[in-house]
Amino acid sequence: MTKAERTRQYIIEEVAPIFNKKGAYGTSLNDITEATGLTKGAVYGNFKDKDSLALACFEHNLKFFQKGLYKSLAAAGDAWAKLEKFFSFYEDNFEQIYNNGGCTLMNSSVEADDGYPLLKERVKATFEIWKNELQGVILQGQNTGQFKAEAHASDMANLIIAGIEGSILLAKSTQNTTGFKSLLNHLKTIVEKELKQ
Amino acid sequence: MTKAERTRQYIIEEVAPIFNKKGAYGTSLNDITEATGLTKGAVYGNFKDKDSLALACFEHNLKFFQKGLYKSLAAAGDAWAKLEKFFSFYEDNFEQIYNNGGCTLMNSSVEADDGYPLLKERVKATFEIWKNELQGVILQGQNTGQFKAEAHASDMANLIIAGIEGSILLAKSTQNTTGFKSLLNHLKTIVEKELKQ
DNA sequence: GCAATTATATACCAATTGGTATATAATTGT
DNA sequence: ACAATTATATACCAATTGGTATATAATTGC
Repeated sequence: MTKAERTRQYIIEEVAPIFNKKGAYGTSLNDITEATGLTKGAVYGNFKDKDSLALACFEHNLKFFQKGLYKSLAAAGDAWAKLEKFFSFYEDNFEQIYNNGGCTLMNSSVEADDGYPLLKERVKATFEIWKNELQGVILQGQNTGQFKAEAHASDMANLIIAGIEGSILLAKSTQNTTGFKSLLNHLKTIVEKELKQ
Repeated sequence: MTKAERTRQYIIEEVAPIFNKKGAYGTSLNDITEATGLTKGAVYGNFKDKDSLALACFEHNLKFFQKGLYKSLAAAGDAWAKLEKFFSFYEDNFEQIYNNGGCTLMNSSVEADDGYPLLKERVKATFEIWKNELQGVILQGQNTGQFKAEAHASDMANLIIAGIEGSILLAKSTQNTTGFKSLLNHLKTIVEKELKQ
């Protein structure tokens, strides 16, 4: 890893949480140089413009969630074990998500709603990928006979994502950490009831 | 209604949807004067500063949802009828919510996350009021024997709010209107199963 | 219909915005 | 260790930001 690559990575790591909290376009270059201790020259030597830094930070912030998703999907055991691991990821890492400014996907979606079509498209694609991954696990569970055949896999995947996102929003807005955990468990129980034979 | 009051109201009505889409602090004074066809003088004659305009627009945007909430709670019939009306409100008005930039509470929560403590506090309080209203209806249903006594009213209220918010976020992010309706119906079925005797 | 008041427009302000040209410093391969 | 390259700092830029003092126009109550 060259010096330049390290600096680039350093900038991303320092700036990503700020972007997630204040929004990429609510964060000024001054905020960025202050947080990194670098100058504009250094920043613009490593990134074409603020937009490309924003995108890099978005990907960085997302990586955390993606790791959680793919780790749970790759977990040992049957389909339900994988879904349980997925719920556990959010339960185990809620404090970190909370302190990092919440779900990047939600934040970016709200910010990009108007005016940032590139980011908006990335958010949309990511949501769809996550949904398809979850849906795949549910279908797998149905194929092995663990899950009810009459369950609607696509709907269930959407329900899980919406439920988790909504729970994060509510917890962040009301600053209620314990509320999140019970909400998440409630959701898990519902999904279990609807899916497991 | 005096001329000044009408102008003030006019500004709010023109600016509120823009604030909901682009964010109050992502919208410039130029955007505001352009949208209203008025000058800065007129705007600042009617509002102390951008902040107070932002707050007024927030309240205006919220009014739409508050009307829906209180109308359903005041609906004729038992507790379940009220909850059904609440769900119907979102189903019937989704297009409008969608075109207006989504849920104001969600948007403001994300934007205010860092740096706007006043707005943040307003968001928190509003979420809590909504939760208490829903919780009240559920308790009422339990008192009349329509709802299961063992249901946890507070949890259920949170689940409904989180579910609806999550559904709006998902629908907006993936630009999937029909997905919202089926998600909402799924949520309603779940709530019905958990509550009704 | 006129004076007092209120609303709106204009012209300006300092501060901040994202971005760049250029200078200097550090790192690299040989 | 030295030249070539690459990374960083500095000083600047035009444009835009939110905001205000003042001038003018429109409303209002009498």
